[in-house]
Amino acid sequence: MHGDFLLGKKAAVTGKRGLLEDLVLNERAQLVLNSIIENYIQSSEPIGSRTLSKSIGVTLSPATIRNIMSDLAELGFLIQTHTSAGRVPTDKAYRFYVNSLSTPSSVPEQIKQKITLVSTEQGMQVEGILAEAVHMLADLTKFACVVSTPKASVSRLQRIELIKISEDRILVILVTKAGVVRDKIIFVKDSHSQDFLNSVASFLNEKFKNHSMQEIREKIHQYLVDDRNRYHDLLAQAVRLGKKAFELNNPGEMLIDGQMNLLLDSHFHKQSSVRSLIDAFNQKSEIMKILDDSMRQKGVHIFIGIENDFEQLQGCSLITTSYRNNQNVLGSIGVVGPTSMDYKRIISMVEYTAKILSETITERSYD
Amino acid sequence: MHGDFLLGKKAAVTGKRGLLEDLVLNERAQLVLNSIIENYIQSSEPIGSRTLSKSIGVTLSPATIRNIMSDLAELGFLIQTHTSAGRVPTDKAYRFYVNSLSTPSSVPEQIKQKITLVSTEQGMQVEGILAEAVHMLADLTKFACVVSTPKASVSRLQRIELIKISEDRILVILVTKAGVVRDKIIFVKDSHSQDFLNSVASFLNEKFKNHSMQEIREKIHQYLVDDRNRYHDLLAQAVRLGKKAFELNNPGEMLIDGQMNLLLDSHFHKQSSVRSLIDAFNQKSEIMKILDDSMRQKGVHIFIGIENDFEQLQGCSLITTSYRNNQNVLGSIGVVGPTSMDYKRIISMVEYTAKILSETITERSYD
DNA sequence: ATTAGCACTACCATCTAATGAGTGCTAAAA
DNA sequence: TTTTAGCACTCATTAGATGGTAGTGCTAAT
Repeated sequence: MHGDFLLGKKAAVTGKRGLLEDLVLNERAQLVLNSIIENYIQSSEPIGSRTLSKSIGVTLSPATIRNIMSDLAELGFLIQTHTSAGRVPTDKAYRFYVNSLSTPSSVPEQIKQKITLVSTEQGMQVEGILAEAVHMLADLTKFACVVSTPKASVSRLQRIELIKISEDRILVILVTKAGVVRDKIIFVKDSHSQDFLNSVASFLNEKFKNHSMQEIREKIHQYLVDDRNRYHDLLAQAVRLGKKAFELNNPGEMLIDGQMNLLLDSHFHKQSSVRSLIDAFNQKSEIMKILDDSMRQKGVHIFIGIENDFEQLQGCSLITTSYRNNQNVLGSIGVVGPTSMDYKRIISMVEYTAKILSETITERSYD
Repeated sequence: MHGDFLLGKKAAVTGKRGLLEDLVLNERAQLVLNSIIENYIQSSEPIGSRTLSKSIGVTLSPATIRNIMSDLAELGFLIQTHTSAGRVPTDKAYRFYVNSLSTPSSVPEQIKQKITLVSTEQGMQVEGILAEAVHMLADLTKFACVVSTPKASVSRLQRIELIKISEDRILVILVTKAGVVRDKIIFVKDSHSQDFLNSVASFLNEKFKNHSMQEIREKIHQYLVDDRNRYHDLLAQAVRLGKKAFELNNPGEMLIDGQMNLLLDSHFHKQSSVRSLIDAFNQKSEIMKILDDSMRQKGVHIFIGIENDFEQLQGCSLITTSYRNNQNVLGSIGVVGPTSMDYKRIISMVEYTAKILSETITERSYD
């Protein structure tokens, strides 16, 4: 095979071809590939050998470059939109490119100054801070951005309040250590006085403060399976109410901003049907899944085109990372853009925004 | 002037031409105009005399219709995009058309079944219900939809809670009768014990329950200007905290859904720059103003193109109406679409959705 | 191993001509 | 007087045709 010449020693020796991680291109091939990618990211026009020969640092004739490009194409890094067009990087190429980005480029001071959250001054809650962060990121990157709100289940209880609304309805307010306030109405069969609810609340507070919602739910379950007759009436009632109160199946919200940016983006308009993207955003759940996954592991996560499990997202790339407070990872924030996005720039922005967001939320947290 | 022939008796006699409300077209002219409008709403293609001659009920030759169209154009109801193109209704024409819609067409049973809010079953709060309503409306109309959240100032206090977060921060939770829960952090100089905060809260609850936020603010102001020395320490503190707590300048949020629908809409893509629309949505404040205004008066409000004060909205039409609970008008819900929207259909949908929304929220309210 | 040269390909912008839907005007018909 | 038929005209849209351009692959020379 022709392309074999491009393989660097490591690959040539071990013969581990095909496994992208282990694939090593020789220096010049890599230079050409990176050059094509960076050019394409800039112009979003197919890159030809002539153009490249000029813009590239080293002096290489178009013909030489053509040979290299031909081989790169054979290896699946480049494709042509039509016979006599320049070449365009494939998802595989972007993956290679991204993997080769060693030093995460730092955010320019100028941009850094723009990445600040003012909501904190206004006594806003976590939800508001997230909204501001995602808005800012969308504004900066000119792509669509998403952020997942803190999961109730992992965060720890700061306080619970029970407020009587009517004979059969109680308003439950949960405040978590992360500073999230959640509320929900629960229905009860027997009417309770507000005083009674107050004692129940203070019982629950005393018992469960600083425990995670998950733990609390388990403990309550324990109480219930244990012989319930052992508890006197108030306790039994409290546990029963608590069960309902903590059932708060906070579905895990997601905030989206800047969807419109995608529609205006030139890279995008050319290729994939924007239609499917819109569906993806409306469906939320799939994007949520990705954000959730990205909470589990540290660092920046990059999903390029075809790498996305979710079909409608296979025309674009996602860059996500998690944000946290002192104690816990709370959620993820990310950017959705064309596969031909400026990865360096966007990665650093996502990273930096998440950092600022984490700091802001930590300040807010009730620890 | 040629067009005079079209004027009906009323206008001819009173001579009140130009005032749109008083302008009456003769029967045939009106038929033609309505026909053009309805055709255009369907096809979003300029309508020619020949086409119309076929589609219209009455037998009128293209030539006759041409004459009528020519006069309607002279009166400002129609314009041509270019010399040899068919005619397109102006904003003035839509206004005339909308005004002539006497019986609000009822929503088809089939659609009615789709307009239901399920969020109520999940113990969701007002915010969630609104989000669902606006999402549903956007889905149904295929346009962008907006809804304003209840203003804190008009709604009445159900309960206030003060929760100590740290030495200098207190979490304030306000529950209004309408079922809205708002929270905010306030900063204090001196540390207070939670017990103390509890007494303050119960004082405030006792004193101000069922009063509107506006009233409460005024009363607190009164307390403060009255010689404060007359109050013992707890009271003074309570009032001072209360002042901060009720300062909650709930900016009046607005939820948007279905912006993307506009970009996909064929009517839209042709004409105005979508760009300005996006700006309009990002700026929120102007649309908020319109929604606020529409709360003040009953019924459905229709703003057609140029009638909008806000320039960036002059390429489209807004249809809004208010929603309420038992006691108060709470906010507005509306649709933003092209001026060539199907007014009959959309109006009825907005109306019906608002009705369902009002019913749902009334159920939820704490009265 | 690299490069120059050449034939070839396909897109793209421009031009032309033909088509067709539409108008306005005028004169005839109702 | 109102309506209609007929005709000349306008202009957008479409289909071909054309030259230019940016690109390729291949081969032979360096």
